[in-house]
This record gives sequence, C-alpha cells and structure tokens, in this order.
Amino acid sequence: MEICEKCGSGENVVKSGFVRGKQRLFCKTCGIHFTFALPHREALKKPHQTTIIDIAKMVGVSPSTVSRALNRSTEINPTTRQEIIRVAAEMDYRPNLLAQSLNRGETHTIGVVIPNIERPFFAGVLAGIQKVATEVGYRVMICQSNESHSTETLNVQALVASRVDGLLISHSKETTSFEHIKLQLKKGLPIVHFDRVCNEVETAKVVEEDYEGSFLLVEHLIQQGCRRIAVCAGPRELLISNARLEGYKAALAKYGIVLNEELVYHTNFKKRETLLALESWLQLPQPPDGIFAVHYGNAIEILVELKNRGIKVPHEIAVVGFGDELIAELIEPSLTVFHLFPFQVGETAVTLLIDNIIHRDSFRPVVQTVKGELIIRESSLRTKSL
Amino acid sequence: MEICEKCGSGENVVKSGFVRGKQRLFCKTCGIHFTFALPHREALKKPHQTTIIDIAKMVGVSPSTVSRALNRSTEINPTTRQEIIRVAAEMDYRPNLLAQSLNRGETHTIGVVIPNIERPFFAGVLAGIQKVATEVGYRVMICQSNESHSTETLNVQALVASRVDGLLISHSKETTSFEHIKLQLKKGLPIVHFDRVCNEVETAKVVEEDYEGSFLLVEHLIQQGCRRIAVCAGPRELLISNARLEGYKAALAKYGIVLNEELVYHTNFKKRETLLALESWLQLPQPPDGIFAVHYGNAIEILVELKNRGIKVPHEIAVVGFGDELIAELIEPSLTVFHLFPFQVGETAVTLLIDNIIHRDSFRPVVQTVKGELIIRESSLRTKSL
DNA sequence: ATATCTATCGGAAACGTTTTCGGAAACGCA
DNA sequence: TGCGTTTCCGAAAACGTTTCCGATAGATAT
Repeated sequence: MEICEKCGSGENVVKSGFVRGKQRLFCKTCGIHFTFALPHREALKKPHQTTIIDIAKMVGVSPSTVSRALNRSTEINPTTRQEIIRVAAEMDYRPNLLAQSLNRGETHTIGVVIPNIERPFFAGVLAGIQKVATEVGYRVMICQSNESHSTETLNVQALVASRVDGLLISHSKETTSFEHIKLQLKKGLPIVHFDRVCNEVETAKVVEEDYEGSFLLVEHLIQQGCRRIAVCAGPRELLISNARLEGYKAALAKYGIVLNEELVYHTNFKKRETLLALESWLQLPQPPDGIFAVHYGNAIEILVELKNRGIKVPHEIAVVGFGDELIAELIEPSLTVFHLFPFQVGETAVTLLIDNIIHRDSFRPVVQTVKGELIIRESSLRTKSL
Repeated sequence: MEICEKCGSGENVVKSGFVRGKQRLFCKTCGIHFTFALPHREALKKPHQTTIIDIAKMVGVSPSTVSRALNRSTEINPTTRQEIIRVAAEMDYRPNLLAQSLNRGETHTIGVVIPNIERPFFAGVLAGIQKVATEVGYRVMICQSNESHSTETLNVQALVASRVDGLLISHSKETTSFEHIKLQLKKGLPIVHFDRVCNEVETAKVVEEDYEGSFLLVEHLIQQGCRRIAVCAGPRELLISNARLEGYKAALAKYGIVLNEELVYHTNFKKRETLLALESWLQLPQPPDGIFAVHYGNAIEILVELKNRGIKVPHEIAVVGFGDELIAELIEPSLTVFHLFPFQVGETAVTLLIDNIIHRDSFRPVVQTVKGELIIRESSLRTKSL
C-alpha cells in the first residue's frame, strides 16, 4: 500500500518499526528504509528575514559578491555594488550579527561587571561606557555581582560564554581571589579594571584620586581646626579603601598629628556598622572633632545620626566624605565631599578596553587616573570665610 | 623554477600576474593557475576553544552524538552520555552561544530600552529585570535613549540586529510616534512596555498606580486643609503624566473643589521649567497653599526654592511628590510621596516578556499594575496628629 | 524463522555570513 | 600577436552547533 520512493512500486514494502513516533517502512527491492517526513520545522519558523542569499538570487550574483558589495571590499565592480546595495535596501536587508560574529570570531560586544547598578556611581560609569561604546559601534552587556564573589565569577563566565570581545570589571567587596580574571586573561581576553581595581593582574586600570582626595579632605579638616579626626574606612581587602586610608594618614603626618588607632574603624559600608563606628567614637573620653568617611553614603548616615543626637555639625564635629551626589548638596548641613566623575571613569575605561581589543598585542597595561574635585560645604566650614 | 602542484614539474610554469599581493603562476601543462598561499588566518587565530568536534574525536563518536549527550536528549545510551560528559568537563568545554543561537534561531537575550540609566527609578527597574532574567537563564542587553526619539529608534534597531528574543521598553519623553514598535511587533517580536507605556499598540504593559497615587496624594493635601492645590505636571504627550493629572482632577472633584487652570503647569521635568511654574504661581493674587509634583525630582526642586524664598513648608505651602528616593526622606522638611517600587516593575515586566517569548501564540497582552504606597512626611503634615 | 520493533548512532544539511583561492575575461605593453 | 597583468566574480570552506533522517544491531512478537 505504501509506495517506495525509489522504485516507485509498493509491492515489497514492509513495515519496519517506529522512529520518533512515525511509521517506518522498508523496501525489500531497493533495500532501504524510509519514513514519511513532515515539514514541521518549516511550519513554526519565524517570518523570513532577507538574507544575503536572497539578494544574490534577486540580483543574479553569488552570495560572496553580495558580501563583498556590502562590506566595502575593493574587489568589486562599482556598478555591481550599486545594484546590490540598491536591492539590499529595497529588500530591507539586515545582516545577521550572529552569523557575522560566528564567522569573524568577534562579537563587537563588551561585557561589564559591576557590584550594583543601583548605586549612582556605577550608574554614572555605565552611562559613560554606553556613550562611547555605541559611538564606536560596540554593544554592551551588563552584569551585577551584588557584591558576591561567586556571582561575580558566574558573571564573568556568562559574558565569556556570550563571546564578548572584552571585559570591564569593578570587583565585589568580597572578591579577594582573582583566579577567574587570571584565567580569562591567560586565554587572551582583553580586560580593563575600573574603580575597584586589582593589582594582582596585569590589566589596564582606571582609578580615581583616592589618595589625593583623602589627603585634601583631611587636610581641609585640619585647616578647619580639627585635631582628632576619625575615619570610617572600608573593608581592609579593598584596594581603593586602603588608598583612601593612606591619604588620611599622609595628611595627618604632614601636620604632625599622631595616628590614633581608636579613631580608625573598618566597615563594610553597611549602615549598621557605620553607626557602630560612630557609637564607639562618641564613647571615647575624648570624642573626635572631625570625621572622614571614605564613602559618601556613610557620611550621610553619620550626619543624620549626629543630628538626631543633637551634636552640632560642623562646630562640635565636622564631617567630610568621598564621592558625591545630589543628596550631599541638599542635606542640611550640606556635605563637604571629594567629588568624583563616574561618567568620565566609564568613558576612559571603555576607551582603554577598545584600544586593547583593537591593538591586541601592542597594547600595554596602563593606569589612568580620573581627577576629582574638592567641594567644600557647610558640614566642615567652621570659619565663615574660607 | 616554480613547481606546479599537480604535474610536479616546473617546466611549463609561467607567471600570471599578481593577486592580492601574491605572485600568481600558471602551468601550461595542467592548464591551471595557482598561488603560494600562506596560512595567515591560521596565524592570528585566537587560542583554540574546545568544540563539540574535539570531544567527538576524543570519545570516538560523531558530533551529533555529543550534542545529544550534552542536551538531555532521550536518544542516547546512558553510558555513552556519561563518558561524553566526563570528557567534556575534562576538556573544559563551553558551548559557543553564537553557534547555538544561529542554529536555534533564538539568543536567550532580551533587550531593554530606557530613557536614562542614571535615574534611580530606571536603575531599580534594571536591577529587577536582571535578577529574574539571570534566574531563568536569559541575558540582558541595555540601551539608553537619552530621552531622544531618534536614539530610541536606533536602540530598537540595534537590539533587533542583535537578534534579541524580546524587548522591554519605556519610551522617551519625545516619543509620540510608535512606528518603530509597530514594525517589530508585526515581525513577531515579543514586546512589553513598562512605566512610560504606549496605548497605541497591543503589547503587555506594566504600569504603576499613577491615577490612584495622585488621587491619594491630592486627597491627603485636601485633608490637611489645602484648597488651592497647584500641580506641576509632565509633558502632555506622556500617558503616565496624564494619568497622574487625572488622579489630581478626580481628587479635587470628590471634594467639590473647582479646577483652576492657572494652577496646572505642564513641564518637561527640567528644573528650569519647574522654577518657572513656581514663579508663576507665586505671582498669583492668591498663591497656592499646596503643590503636587508628578515627579519627585521636581518636588525636591520646589522644596529647595521655597526654602530659599523663606516660604514655610508645609504651613504656607504643602508639597507632595510622586516617586521616592532616599533624598525625599533626608531633605528638610522630608517629603511626602507616593512611593513606587521600581524593582518590582522590572521583575513583573521581564516575567511577562519571557512568558510572551515562550508562549508566543497563546500569549494575551495583559496590563499589570505594581502597587505603590503613600508615605506621609513633614512636607505636608500641617496637623501634628494624623 | 520471519516480521516487526526498539535503542542508539552517524551523515549531512541547515543557520547566515566571510574569506580564500582559482577561473575567465579584459587589458596593457612589447 | 603574445605574454604578463589586472579586474571581477563564483565555488567552496569555514565558524560551531542542532536536527533531520536513515541505518544498523539486537530484541521481541508472531
């Protein structure tokens, strides 16, 4: 009853089991098996996107010629190119970036790993990255580590799996081992660090004036008459925190003030710890007359708590912080800060990275510093005139 | 001197021009041209990534079997699978997502278009999107329109070119024509709107309680004794602004307060315009005793300006706003707001989208509302007890 | 013993592009 | 006229994966 595809007759056709739910037949004449295939994949296909082959057929040339016409290759007759470009536009051709990337081995995509997109600093960095990336035709893929080392590692793996051409990363607070970075670096992936950098690996880095900014802030406090300056430092593991702590120490040293360990408190930037630090300082027989927070958020928390306790800022205790935001300007008293420029950090980081991607071998790992700016406001101004 | 590849002898070999910088030869015996090709593409190839073919060779099976073993297909012997998985792990195999996507016709990537990543609301939405997207194995590609319609269109095109599986979009202020959306929708791309949605197209949408929130805020002002309530509205084109304006009108109507057009001012959310609005109100013979800003940022600006002018908040003029942030809590007087939950907006939007992607045909365009919360603070509290 | 079935696998096409390399014709110069 | 040259184009391989379809061997049913 069933007819063999080859011999045309169905005399010697017998059943031969099921395969994938379909009846299988065997023609003893031809000695072959066969099933009746349905074009099912065809059916649920998406609407057809015009490809280079469609254009080739339409114009009457080969796909290679179309490709040559679309990328500005020299090996093509200007007349042919004109025609191909015309037809391509007419058919609304959009190159399939996946196929392109697969063939060329590059995706024109860069990966970004940041601790948290909701922190205004990183949002600013991202904006800077996006701006120059799109300008030069790169796409951006963003991941958040949420301050977790394991998530960070997974992020890196995911981005590598997506075959990004390069990586921009600011490490999580937790991260103290950098094997995931070293591994990719060894495989030849261009990587650029920013903000929370890592000195263990040879990558280009974009940093802020952590040392200089701290120095200026603390020097300013001293000039305002503070002598017992407490510091709300960050995690010991974070390079950036240490740099800021060093700036603090250097400023004290310059003015001959001895470092009092009781006034140095390492936190993980969480509010609870900040308040603990403050509490411990206020319990001292001689409380501080100035507080330097290496993170503006903690400075704000301190400001609010001091206000709640009725302690006068800046006359009893002056407060300064690192980093800036609208809130620092609007809070009362307004906060003296060392202002950072996150947008610029992003811009320089991605510029470095793309440079690294393009000049893969000749590229040298440089360290670039984005300058900041000391902004003096009420929280530290004890003298009316500056 | 040169030897033909085919006949082996070089007797009848003559030069035959240059091609791509290399000497071309012609063997008259064999009648063929040839050049001496250098393996140059080989040379600058990146370090080899293990592929499915490497594993196949190692195990001694075909690539299709390896593929079957790695994806949990049923048509494979458990023993073979074990072995293949073992070898794959040993060789540190990572599937090439580009090849996978090209073949399967899906990228497991969703595109997001937002006006500005630096606005805390959108950063929050992004965080929500990222969370659930990564949970279900989707990647996220983010673009900013910077409140420009043309950039938004380019963003959509770029994401489509990257073959995202779906699109999440909140429109720019400028956007009043939605052809770019309709086009992609017609091509079958799943799209979900959030926050700044668009009613012209049949997509799933995630909105906030714009109407309800406004109503509650204005009702609260009325209950606090305000009778001349001004509203700092958004652009007329923005649906979300209109919804908030409607809530305002409804609250007035409920309490029998006639709408005074002088007290309605449409801005584009920029500070300059906000101050212009405020100026115009204060010039009135009867200035307002309450101000409702549909965007918390403008409420802050108004608060600051009133303070500068020595006008007492809330007793001379009460101020309330839409949307929330840390700054609303910390500013003095602290700001009464209708609190939004951006993270939840992101979560629901991406959940809807992925549902849309998976159940492409059966999916119905629903509208989901993320509830907000009225938070009463000093800027509107005229009576001590609530 | 024969006919059918099941489990498992290989070959090859397909996804859409780029690039290599050779062929053919036209061209330039002696 | 004849040799070398240039220009332009096509065929085919390559990128790495999935999936279709057929092919076996052994198991089971008749």
